[in-house]
Amino acid sequence: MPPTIHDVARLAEVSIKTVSNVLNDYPHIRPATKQRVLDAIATLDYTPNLTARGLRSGRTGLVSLIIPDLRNAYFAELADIVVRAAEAQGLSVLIAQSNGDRERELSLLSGPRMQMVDGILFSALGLSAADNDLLARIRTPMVLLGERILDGPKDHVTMRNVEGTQAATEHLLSIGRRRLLAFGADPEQGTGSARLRLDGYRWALAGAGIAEDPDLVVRVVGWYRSTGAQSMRRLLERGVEFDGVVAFNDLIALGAMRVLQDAGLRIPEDVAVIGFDDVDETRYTLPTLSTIDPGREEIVEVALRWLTERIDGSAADLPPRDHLTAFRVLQRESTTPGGDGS
Amino acid sequence: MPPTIHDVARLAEVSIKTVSNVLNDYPHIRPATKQRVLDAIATLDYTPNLTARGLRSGRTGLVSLIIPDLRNAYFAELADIVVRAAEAQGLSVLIAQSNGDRERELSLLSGPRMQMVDGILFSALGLSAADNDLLARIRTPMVLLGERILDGPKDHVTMRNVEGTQAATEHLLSIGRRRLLAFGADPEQGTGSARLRLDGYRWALAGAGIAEDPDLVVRVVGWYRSTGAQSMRRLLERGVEFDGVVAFNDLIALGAMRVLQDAGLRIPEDVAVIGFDDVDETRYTLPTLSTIDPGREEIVEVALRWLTERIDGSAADLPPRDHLTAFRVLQRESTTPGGDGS
DNA sequence: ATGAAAGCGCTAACAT
DNA sequence: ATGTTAGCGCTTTCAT
Repeated sequence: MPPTIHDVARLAEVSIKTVSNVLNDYPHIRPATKQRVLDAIATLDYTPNLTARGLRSGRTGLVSLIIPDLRNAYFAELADIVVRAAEAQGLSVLIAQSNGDRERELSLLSGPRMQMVDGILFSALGLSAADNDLLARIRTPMVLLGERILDGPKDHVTMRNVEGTQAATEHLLSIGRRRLLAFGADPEQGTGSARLRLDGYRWALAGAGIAEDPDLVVRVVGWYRSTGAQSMRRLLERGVEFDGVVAFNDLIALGAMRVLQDAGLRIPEDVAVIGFDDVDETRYTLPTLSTIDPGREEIVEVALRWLTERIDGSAADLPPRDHLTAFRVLQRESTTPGGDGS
Repeated sequence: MPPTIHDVARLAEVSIKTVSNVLNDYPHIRPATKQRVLDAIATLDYTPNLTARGLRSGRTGLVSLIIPDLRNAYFAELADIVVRAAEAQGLSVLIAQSNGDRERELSLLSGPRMQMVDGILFSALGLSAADNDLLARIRTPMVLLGERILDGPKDHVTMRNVEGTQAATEHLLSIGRRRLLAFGADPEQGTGSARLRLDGYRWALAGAGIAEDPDLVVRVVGWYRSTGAQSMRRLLERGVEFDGVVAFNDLIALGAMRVLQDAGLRIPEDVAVIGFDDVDETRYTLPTLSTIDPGREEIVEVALRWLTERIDGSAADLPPRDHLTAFRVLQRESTTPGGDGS
């Protein structure tokens, strides 16, 4: 049995209240008393029982991060940042994976575990705006990430999908490409990143006075390396001509690049490629991948700040807030014709 | 305020004991009573308070996974598997990042948060066998992962580093390569994966009757894509000749491949490359990377099983156990001369 | 088969 | 400046 506050109190010859005061550094304690308590804590190797503290105070110091899955580098890197930022505030992060499945998201949100955390960072993929009532009913403070749910009943932080993709498209236009693939579109999707990024692509084309060619709007089901490769393979078989790829995320860009190169096409000479996300590995592929840095650090910083504000009540009666992070176009080799060694 | 067990009891007109019995499906309850309780739970939308349950029962249903960081795909994929496997058992996973820093590992292990979890999966990187006493003193059930600590005071699960690297090396020898880089060595390291994998490399050479050339043992500090690229760049500048690379993990293999290709060397024609870890992306690089599948699923399966055995006491008086998983050599394009389209 | 009551370790009124 | 005490929501003897 680990020592409790009572053991410390007995050894230091004070009441448990005093020990508790020392623990929560309550200001008015006589230095000598404090020292005695500290000594007792040290000799007993006492550690406060966070479960008990949580029960009593209603705060566990736990935050839940719900994401589709960690195999996706985007979410792994997001989780990395969340864990770091949370730890800096003395919070620990519980990670739950939804696989993007609506049922699973629902059961996670309503499960007993959510009662145990002070707040939730929820990157929805299965739920949609249709589930807003349900979300509104959840008492645990929550901040939404991503674009599945835009005008939900909770604070929301995400990246500038439209403007980012628009800038990516404009970047390809600026280096003289004209037949640009919207790679990763999902025409059926009325919302979500696929929709928004397609909008950005269209805005850019419209701005340049280029008519949209439906052949160039390419569907990719599930944004993985494998599906990107698959869609690109099919596209090449169909013989569609293009000189630039606006990929809606880095993974499908990478999968597509692989297939393009296999087919003997040079990047960027024959086809320029730009991705979205600025996943770590885009700096080391051959060629390195131009991409959009969506401002992940900023997403986490704002989301966590807002979450703690909701937890401590300092933002209690504010209506749901919305934040879009700043993005940057990162030009790398995949869109730099005549570049160095590639 | 969420409803408590008392609210349920009142509504169902039973005592809290009965509600508790239903919750923990205690067998001897009259069906009618049980139904009334279930109805009350449903109408109140009651969810048990896990913190209270944890305080009372001494079990929180939480498991902590301590890893260096999630940016490393190996650990992200490991975490993914751990989260899945834990959820299947009703456990939730708390993720803590150590950055491989000894001090940080120590403070995590001795911090109050560890009091809150039922068990710890600890992938040590900073601690070493010298810290065994310290580890022995930790009461929370724990399973060690990885090879920093081999004969520690806790159950230990890891991959066959030596045999795996030996097999990787033999694979390169089998396709006729003779001047093989031990890429990722750290001669100063007396233990850890770098050491073990170097041993495997040596065994294979010895088995083939090839003398070791010190020039071919290449140090890589920190196993990241960037450091792999860096080390390879320096090596090429020095003009060392080689026709095969036994990379001690996939990331440095990928970084090195990039540099090799930049330098105009063909893979595998000029240089064959094999990695270690079977990280997801090795299937989509150009060329695809041959590697060693270390049996991650098995690592997690055994580690979690042993951990729960320690938690529930069913392995209470067993001495520390050890498990090495089965590995597989995955031959892909980077070691397949005259292969298909690359 | 169900109820009464103690208590897990802690915080926070309320006292002094 | 420090002590006393109630009680957070639950599980668990011990009764009945």
